[in-house]
Amino acid sequence: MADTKAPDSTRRSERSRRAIYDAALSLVGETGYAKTTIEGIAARAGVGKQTIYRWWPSKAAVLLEAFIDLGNQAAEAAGAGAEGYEIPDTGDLAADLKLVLRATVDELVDPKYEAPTRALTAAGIVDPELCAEFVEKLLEPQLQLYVQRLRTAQEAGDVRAGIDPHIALELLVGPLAHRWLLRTRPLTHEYADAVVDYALGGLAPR
Amino acid sequence: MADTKAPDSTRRSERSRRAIYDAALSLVGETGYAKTTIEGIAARAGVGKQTIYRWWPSKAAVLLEAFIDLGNQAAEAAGAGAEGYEIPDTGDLAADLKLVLRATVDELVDPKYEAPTRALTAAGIVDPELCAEFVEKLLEPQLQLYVQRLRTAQEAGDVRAGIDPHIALELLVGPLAHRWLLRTRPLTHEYADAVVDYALGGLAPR
Amino acid sequence: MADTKAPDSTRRSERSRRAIYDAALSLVGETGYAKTTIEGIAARAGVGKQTIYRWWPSKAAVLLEAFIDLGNQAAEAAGAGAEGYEIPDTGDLAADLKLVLRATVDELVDPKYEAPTRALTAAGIVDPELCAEFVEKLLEPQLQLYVQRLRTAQEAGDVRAGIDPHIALELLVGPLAHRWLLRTRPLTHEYADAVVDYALGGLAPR
Amino acid sequence: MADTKAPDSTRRSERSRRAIYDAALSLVGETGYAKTTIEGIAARAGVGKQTIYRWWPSKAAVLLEAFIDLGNQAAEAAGAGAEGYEIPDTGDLAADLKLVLRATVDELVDPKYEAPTRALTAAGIVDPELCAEFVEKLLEPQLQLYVQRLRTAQEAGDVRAGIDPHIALELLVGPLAHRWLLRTRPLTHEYADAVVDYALGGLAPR
DNA sequence: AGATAACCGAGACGGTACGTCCCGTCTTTTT
DNA sequence: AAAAAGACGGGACGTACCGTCTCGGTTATCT
Repeated sequence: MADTKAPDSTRRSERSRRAIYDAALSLVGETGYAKTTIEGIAARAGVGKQTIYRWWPSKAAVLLEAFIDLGNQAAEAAGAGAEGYEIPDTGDLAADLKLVLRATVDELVDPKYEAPTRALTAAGIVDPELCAEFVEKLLEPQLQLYVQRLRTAQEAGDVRAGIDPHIALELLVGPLAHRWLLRTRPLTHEYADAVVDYALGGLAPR
Repeated sequence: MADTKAPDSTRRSERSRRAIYDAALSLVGETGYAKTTIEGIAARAGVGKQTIYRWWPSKAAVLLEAFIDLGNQAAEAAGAGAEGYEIPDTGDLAADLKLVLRATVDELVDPKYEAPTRALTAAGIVDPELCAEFVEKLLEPQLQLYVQRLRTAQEAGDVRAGIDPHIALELLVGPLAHRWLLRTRPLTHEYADAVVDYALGGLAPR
Repeated sequence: MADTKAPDSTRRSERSRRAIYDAALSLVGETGYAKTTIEGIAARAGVGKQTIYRWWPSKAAVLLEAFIDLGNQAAEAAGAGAEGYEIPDTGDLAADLKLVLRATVDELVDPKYEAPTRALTAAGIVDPELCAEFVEKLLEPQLQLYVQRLRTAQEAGDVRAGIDPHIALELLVGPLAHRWLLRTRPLTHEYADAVVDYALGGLAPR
Repeated sequence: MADTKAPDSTRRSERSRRAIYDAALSLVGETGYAKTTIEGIAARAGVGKQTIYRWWPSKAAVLLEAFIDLGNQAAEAAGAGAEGYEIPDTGDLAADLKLVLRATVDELVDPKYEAPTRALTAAGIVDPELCAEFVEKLLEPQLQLYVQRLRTAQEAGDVRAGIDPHIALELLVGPLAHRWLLRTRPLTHEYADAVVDYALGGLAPR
């Protein structure tokens, strides 16, 4: 009973939903987020505007769902269908982290993902509600993988016992995000490697 | 020769400029960046729309300048008028960094600065041109302070010789930015302290 | 064979029909014809939209039928149940006509009838098809009463032999309609009397 | 201080106004009043919607003004520039009135005028405010001509002294309007003649 | 001192998109 | 098979701003 009139989701048109996802993603890719309009999405999807307004509260919400859907599809295609995914554990923590961070760099730089990711992040920075959903649905699951790998590393003695994995992970991910978001310097594999080395080894001399 | 008609900046109305800064900042504070319009700024500032379009290319540019001006005013008021500012050097690197990062946390959490900073950051994430100006005018000068302090620390033997200060600084600033932007967890003094300790000492056991 | 799918009228829900009539009339009375929508009628009647579209071609048609029904109900209630109604014949033609025209004035001025009558008339002026039905079902029967009374008057020598009753009647009814529709001047009993006197006696001196 | 924001009419674009008149009239002629939309008028006139909403309160008001303008233009073109126009006075009242009523019939039947006139009349029937303007600007000036001619006739002894010209005129105009609006029977010159004869001579035998 | 620019306030203009309301059709479930 | 319910593609509504443009009215130099 949140809204005065909640639409009946059992009658929802799957066809339209998919068309809207596709239209939203392609338009953001082609013309950028700011120039993407709900009217434009509706037109390209061959859908009435109301069908969008009925199911989503904002342009950002549409894009977020479209993006989540994109991720799920990719996961289904790539993975063996298993939802879960893991950071590899070869015993060499530094190597494992570098592998993952390099992959993250690749994804952030991939033009297919860059525009919508930036758009969503920017929207989330300004809109706490959207941000919460973004973090919960997309970011947190990713970060949990780090938490698990770091815990394993603690048990193996590769990470100090007192370290809080949630903070540790931000030492790895934060710098990458910072560079990518603010474009201060180029985002490369070398940078990813350096971040891992610095974070594990510390800045102070031993 | 860039524009067909470059306005004569010597004739510019200082009065209007200030009024526009004030209007822009107060509107963003009250209603948020997205709902702030150029027409609204002009109306509140008691200024014709053209006066804004004559001197700024976009809403974001207005806000950026207004924000820079805000910073300058604060600096003039607080500082002894000296433009330059420095990270203290007590000899205790960790303590010095914690002091600065705690101050950063305070600023990011201060409601007076939060809304416009978020607005500008979000705009910059999506608009490379604006981002460049934002980084150059506001961010880079701040980051240079870290570079200098870290260089001093290297000379003093408190930081390993091979460390690149530009990467090192991101190990300190990146995590804070990450938390603040994405609101993953609370941004506190304790967190700032932990980041400094982890970054200096490293995650791996010694 | 008119429509591709003619609904089976024997199965029609009497309950719904009445509810639609009531809803239509009350909505037109409350908010005016233009702001009355089929969706609104359906909602107030507690009826599916399709139930209206199944049985009526347009909003105007619904209202026309509702109005006819209203008239029938009134007739049944007032009259002895006889559908037929007559202009009285006391032998004094002028008096008889004044009686009827005064009653017409009263009806046109009655707020209960005014709004829907205006709405229907306006719709008919612009839509010939609806107009034809309006005239056939509502107006013509009324006008026939004048034709009959005027014929009787001709036989009695109260109206010249050569006069066409259909034109004569318009000399009586036309002026009233003109005033009512265009609100040029107040519509009163005195006016009705004057119209009868002028029409019977002529404008020219004798 | 009727409206909160009255636009500055001295800055109004004459060009746009004319284009809107033309577009409105042509669209009503082509597709009918109901299917004519403000958006359509704006598009055909090459004008922003707001330019229409700024100066007119409704579609009907636009059309009314366009129609008045049309009349003025026709008057300027036909007449010697004199705004005033008169019912001829040949001494034969019946002949003079027949001439005018026949011309009225011709105009009402002319497809160029029929659609917009019907549309405006229908709108006025339902909207008292618009009706008042319609009557004041278009109808009343016409009716005044009858008043004047009838007064002259009274002085000449062709009309009884006690007759109220305002009612007399409705005996002439009302029947025509009734037939035209409700399409009860064909509207012809013969009908116009009959109305004049009946009205002047009266229905009762002499 | 008068001419002549330019900026300035104001806001009308041609547009685009907004978010809402209804249209008339279609589909699902219930009676 | 009709009816209640309501999602759907579509289209117009009336509003809010966009960025451009013209209009007097101040300034503020440059003859």
